[in-house]
Amino acid sequence: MTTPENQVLQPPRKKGRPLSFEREAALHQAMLLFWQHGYEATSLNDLTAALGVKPSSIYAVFGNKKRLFLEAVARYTSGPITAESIIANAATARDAAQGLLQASVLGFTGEDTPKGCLLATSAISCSEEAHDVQQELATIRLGIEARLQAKVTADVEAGCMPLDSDAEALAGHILAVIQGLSTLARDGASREK
Amino acid sequence: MTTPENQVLQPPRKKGRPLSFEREAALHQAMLLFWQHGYEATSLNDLTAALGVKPSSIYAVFGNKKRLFLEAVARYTSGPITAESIIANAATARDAAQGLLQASVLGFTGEDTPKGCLLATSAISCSEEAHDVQQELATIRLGIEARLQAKVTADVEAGCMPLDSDAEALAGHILAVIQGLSTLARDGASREK
DNA sequence: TGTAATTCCTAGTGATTGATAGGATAATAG
DNA sequence: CTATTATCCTATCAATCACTAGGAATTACA
Repeated sequence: MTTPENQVLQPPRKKGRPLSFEREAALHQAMLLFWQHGYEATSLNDLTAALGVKPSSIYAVFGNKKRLFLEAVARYTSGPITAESIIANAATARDAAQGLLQASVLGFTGEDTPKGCLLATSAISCSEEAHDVQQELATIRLGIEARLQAKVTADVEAGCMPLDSDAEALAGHILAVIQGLSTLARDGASREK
Repeated sequence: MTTPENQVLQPPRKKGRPLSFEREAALHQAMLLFWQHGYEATSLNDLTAALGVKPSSIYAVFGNKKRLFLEAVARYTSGPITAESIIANAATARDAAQGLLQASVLGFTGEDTPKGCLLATSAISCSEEAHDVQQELATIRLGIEARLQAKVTADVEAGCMPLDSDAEALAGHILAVIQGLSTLARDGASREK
């Protein structure tokens, strides 16, 4: 370490030219773009136009397009209410499922945000080079499904649900419905259901 | 009309050089490609390689990529068993819904065909130039939904279902589940549900 | 003021996209 | 056989893709 030891930790002033844009605000804009158009359909040109940031700066700050997208996904899945918190705070598996569905409907049909689900929107387009991106998205989905599945089995053991409940099938069904809700929202469905 | 009138209608022999490939077979291969990778992710290069047909011939026979895709969709939706036939032949709306779901599961997890649904796979990727393609796919989905919805209302009027059934919500729910099943199948789910 | 560090902007990289131009090839018609 | 018609192949088009090189601009430290 050649840097001086007694350094202020709060604002770690750097030496060179300062960033001309707010990283968080730019990331938020990028998330909205990916949310609306999906991963592959969002070009660097779209990003530079919407963020007001030239390509070279994007690469200096976020690495490349894939990393920017994954950061946007992380921002998307880590809001005030997450799938994990809904499942964790629900009294029963039934409440968890209902909460997930309700939160999905609200999130997919918001007025100030794009329709549908960022994960679902980007999950499908399937060129070979984006295969690893899809696998990361699938991992997120399967993680939520596993959490819900665990909740169901816990309820069954506690006697709150019929013994013959198929936890795997139930959790899969809920996730399938959520996935479908995203497409319906993008088709223009309102908050009817 | 300058052509002679007494012409054989079965093999309408044309004058110039004959087609070097079977149009139907090529269309089938194209459908499989679109089914697997989606509309935008399937490039002309992929098509020429899989079909064994040079680009110029594709354009001469099918017009352009969009028209080829729409023809593939038409082939996909007009098989021996269609959504319309399932709904039409079902005794009740419940049977129709169950039939649709069962046919979807079978169709999405076939061994000899790509996983998931061609319509669902190509429905999401959202670049601006493919917007009209998506709208055509949405129209197909909404058509199936309307047909199922009509079946439900007919059943309600016939007294086969509770009077307070919300036909719109029910039909939408079934379509949402089908849409979600496609994603699950692509994630690798088996025929469990 | 001078130097090092960091970011910004301009311009451009090679690769791939969907789509085409023009001549060679192959069939029928007369 | 010649003329006509239609398809085939080669080579290529302009546009767009994600990405980057090189120098100017702006800051902190000496």
